[in-house]
Amino acid sequence: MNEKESTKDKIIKTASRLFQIQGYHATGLNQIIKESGAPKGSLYYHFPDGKEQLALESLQVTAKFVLNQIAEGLQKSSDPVIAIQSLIHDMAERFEKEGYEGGVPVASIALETSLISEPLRNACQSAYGNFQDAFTQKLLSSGLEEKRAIELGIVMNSMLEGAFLLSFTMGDSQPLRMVAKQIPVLLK
Amino acid sequence: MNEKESTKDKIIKTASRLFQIQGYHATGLNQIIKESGAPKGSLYYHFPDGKEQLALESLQVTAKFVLNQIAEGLQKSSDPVIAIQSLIHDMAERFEKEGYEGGVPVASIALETSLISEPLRNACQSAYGNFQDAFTQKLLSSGLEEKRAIELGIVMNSMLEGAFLLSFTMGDSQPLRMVAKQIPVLLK
DNA sequence: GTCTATAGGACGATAGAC
DNA sequence: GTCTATCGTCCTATAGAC
Repeated sequence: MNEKESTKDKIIKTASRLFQIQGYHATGLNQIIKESGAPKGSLYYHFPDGKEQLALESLQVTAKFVLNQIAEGLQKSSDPVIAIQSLIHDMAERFEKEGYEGGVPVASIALETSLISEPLRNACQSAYGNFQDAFTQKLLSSGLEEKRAIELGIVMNSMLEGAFLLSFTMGDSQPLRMVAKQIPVLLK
Repeated sequence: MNEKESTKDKIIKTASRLFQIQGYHATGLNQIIKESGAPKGSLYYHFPDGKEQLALESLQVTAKFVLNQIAEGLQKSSDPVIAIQSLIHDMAERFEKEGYEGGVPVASIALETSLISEPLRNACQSAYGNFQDAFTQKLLSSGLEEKRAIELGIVMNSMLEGAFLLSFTMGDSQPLRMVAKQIPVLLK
């Protein structure tokens, strides 16, 4: 049906990448326009509310991508310990390959915009809530009691985000690797 | 000896606070000058390398403060489980009281500057390394084997940072509380 | 050491022709 | 839908009087 959305999609794709790597304030609309090859006039046609709206839609695309990655990784084994470990190892591997090119999804936007934009804050909260739910669902399906599954979903999410942040900053996938190693202890 | 550093100290104190709450790019030198009450001319007198140098020294102050908080918290009990739990609970409590006013120490600067400034990246790495070491030392002193103490130091640091980031974004101290709750499982 | 004024550039956003 | 020109604002940084 919508085959002609390529311009808007191109802008969002470029914006998603730049926002994640550079952050919200360091990424200018001019840079997005330049790198996406789209005309500046069309930016405000597709995103009449400007930078905030563009960041919002870009963040939603990023969050959907990450959620999908988590969900797919968790499907690889019925055993939640193995599934979560393999998910984190996959991320560590991708980090080792891509280096800094992925930034830290959601976190960079969350820290910069949570206090200045309600729509963006809500989108970040929703993204993290979805990540957390994916872990909780996996734990529930393996027979864990509900209260404990929710608690551990929160903890898994915290560990993953923290390890990602530290791996990024230290330039070393060790935090991700070490966190993965503790999953059996935590879930046993 | 140095009783006349009050102007420079005032600038650093204000800058530390603003950088942590708003981030690097969203915080202007004009705002720092205005809120600190210091004259703009003196900013470039005390920090000839400009914003980067100011952010560097501010980050070091913040990192020292956080490290001190961690070290003090860990001293409260010889049992590392109790000590780490009480440390995280203290942070959760402070978060519940202060709300967003503390930002997420180090992380906000780390995400925004690690890719654009080597001195700032190094300072962030050093800060995280020190946090991690504090945990590792505590675990070593309680008789844990060295390799495992180092691994768990990395994991503790990741969990704490991740939980802090999530608590900040979600506006809820639950991630910190839940992470604290898992410490006995992880260290037993 | 302090203060003011200002340079010089980037930014987000808009207007209006096409 | 696209494109260009431009406005007003903010930024970092500097120059030079005091």
